[in-house]
Amino acid sequence: MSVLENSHRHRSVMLAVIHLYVETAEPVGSRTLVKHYDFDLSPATVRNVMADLEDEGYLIAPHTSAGRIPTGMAYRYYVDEILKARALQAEGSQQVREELLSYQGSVDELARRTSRVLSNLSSYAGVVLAPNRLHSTFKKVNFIRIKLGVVLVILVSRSGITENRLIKMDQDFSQEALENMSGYLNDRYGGLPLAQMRKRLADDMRRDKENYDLLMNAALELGKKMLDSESNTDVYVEGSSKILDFPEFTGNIEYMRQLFKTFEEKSNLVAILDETMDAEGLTVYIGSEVGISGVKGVSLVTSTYGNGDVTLGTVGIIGPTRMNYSEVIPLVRTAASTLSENLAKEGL
Amino acid sequence: MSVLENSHRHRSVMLAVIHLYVETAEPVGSRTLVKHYDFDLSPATVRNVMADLEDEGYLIAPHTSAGRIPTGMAYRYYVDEILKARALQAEGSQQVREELLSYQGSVDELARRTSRVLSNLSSYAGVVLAPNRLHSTFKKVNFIRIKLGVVLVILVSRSGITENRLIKMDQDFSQEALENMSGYLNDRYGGLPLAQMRKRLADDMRRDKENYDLLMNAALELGKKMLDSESNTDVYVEGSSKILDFPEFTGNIEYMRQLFKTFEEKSNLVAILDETMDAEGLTVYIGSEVGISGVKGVSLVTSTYGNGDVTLGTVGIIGPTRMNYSEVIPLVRTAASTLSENLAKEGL
DNA sequence: TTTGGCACTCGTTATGGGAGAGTGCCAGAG
DNA sequence: CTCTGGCACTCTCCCATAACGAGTGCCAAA
Repeated sequence: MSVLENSHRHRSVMLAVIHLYVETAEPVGSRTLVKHYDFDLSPATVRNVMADLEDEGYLIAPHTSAGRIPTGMAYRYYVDEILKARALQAEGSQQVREELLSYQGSVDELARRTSRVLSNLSSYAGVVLAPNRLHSTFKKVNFIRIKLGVVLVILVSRSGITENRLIKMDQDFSQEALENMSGYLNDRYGGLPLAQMRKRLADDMRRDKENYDLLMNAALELGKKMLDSESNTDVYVEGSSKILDFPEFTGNIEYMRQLFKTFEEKSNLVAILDETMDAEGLTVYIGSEVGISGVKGVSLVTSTYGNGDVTLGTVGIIGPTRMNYSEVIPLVRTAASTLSENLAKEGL
Repeated sequence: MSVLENSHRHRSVMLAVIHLYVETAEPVGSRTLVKHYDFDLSPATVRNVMADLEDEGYLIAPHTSAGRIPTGMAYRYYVDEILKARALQAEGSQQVREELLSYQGSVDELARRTSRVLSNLSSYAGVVLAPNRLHSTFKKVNFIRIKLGVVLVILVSRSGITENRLIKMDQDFSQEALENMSGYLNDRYGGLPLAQMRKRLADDMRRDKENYDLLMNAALELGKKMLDSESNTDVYVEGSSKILDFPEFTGNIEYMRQLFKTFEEKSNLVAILDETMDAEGLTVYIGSEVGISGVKGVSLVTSTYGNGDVTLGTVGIIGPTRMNYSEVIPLVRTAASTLSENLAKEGL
């Protein structure tokens, strides 16, 4: 059990260090601390307290004669406190709501916009994992013959999400035949969640293996191909260039490079955001807890959004470990709930 | 008229300086120059030559006792020479062809892929301005009723490019009515280039102003809305993080920031790429010729692609001014022609 | 238990030579 | 007239050294 449990003084000193360091990005010393916050204590006393905190692993001194900076442990404690309190309300929250509720349009544009709003209000990078289409409801499909053996598939979900793919077929079908096929699929599976549709479709194919009707068989085949396309989990990152503004990175080109590679590559990002999907609600990864190899010194605040029953995706903010959690957390929370609301309205 | 016209010696010294500087990114001195290239000249003579070149504005010395680096004028001369010669063939060209010809799929994915291939083979950033949809041929449109007063419009061109938009209408139409409307538009305008379709549509609306048929009027209205949507010129930038690898930027965080802001913002990028569309073929912007405010020290090599008659878009590479033009230029050229070829094959 | 004092540690900044690279110019050789 | 070797000069870069300042740890006194 840590000294923080018992000593109110230790606790408030540590919080003060965090505050100041978040503001200045520079190690804070005992003298500076008492100057900015009026503990009725002398620097010497504060020094002793800070030494205790260092012993327990909450603070660390870059070198003997510098001040101290918070460790991941300290941020973790701080964030957990915040989350317990739950009384946070950022000024930006109202803006988030307005921006996101007012928007009516395609889901991917909504995701991009959310990402941008989060970035602008936090001045960190905003990130959104778009709704997994497997949870959307199948409305209809259109097949359009492009040329010999190539069919354009347009998949429409109830909320107006669309997905287009060109699919090659061994056999060539006339546009008319294709329309029969799509009609068949629409009648048979309309209104089902895509995930369920996929399962049924597989069942039906097995059952009808030696089917009388060649055309319907092909329709099932085409439907399967359409649903088996790579899961298409899109990540939208906006405001990544804001990272360049933080002093902790200007000295560390290497960190910066790794970070930008990650933003560009996206597969790493998807991996970690997928992970957050399991933990419903708000998650905070601090420093090394963000498990992307090579990326250091950043934190990630995320929250899942969805329609109550299912988790559809994740919104979040990526910034330096020294980020303003008490502002960022409510922003992310508001974004997630507003997004859920907006999607619910659309009937997704 | 410059001294380069007359003196073969001046010319070859300058080219040598460019070569060496492109390799090393460090000012080139007279001694180093004779060591690497065997002119049968002493450093002293080379010094005189270099002094001449400096007088004429081709070289510049960062300070008295450093070597010299090429100016924009020098690169301009060099590039013009290359373009005149036309004998360039990069090793990467074959790879570009293979990568791009083998791909069959949606146009936006093709654009992204092209951008990535260019980036990987050049180790600079690749950029592609996707085909302007106004030049594609209208195949058909689908209207799908999403909810009260909201219609999903799916526009399909002959090559399988699709575009989706949610459009709000004052009036609510049944799915059946919408299908009539789309059938009407498909019959009437199918096979026209979008630009032409747009014009005709405007004409038809004027003529039929007080139309007998409410539904067809609404169809025209909807068609207009669909075509009037913002021109949707998409830019794909890949490999922007490679910029971080170049020494000339690591010292200049400010340049880097501006550059990344530009990559993120994209509107500036669209502006300059649009400009290149006017000049058919290959264009090279060197240093300050890239007219993006705040962005310095970079060059842009672009080429338009199209189907012979019309220019559809632009591909290019962005890198430091000190880029390897003799490799980059043929890469861009090959990418453009291969892209044209691929699109022609698709019948765009 | 708190506080003031003091010695000590270290990073940061200024100072001041070299060392090295490169230049410009001049006078002499070809 | 052109080229070249030589030489003085000018910078930047890189050390080492020293002074400074911020901050610490610890101790003894309040």
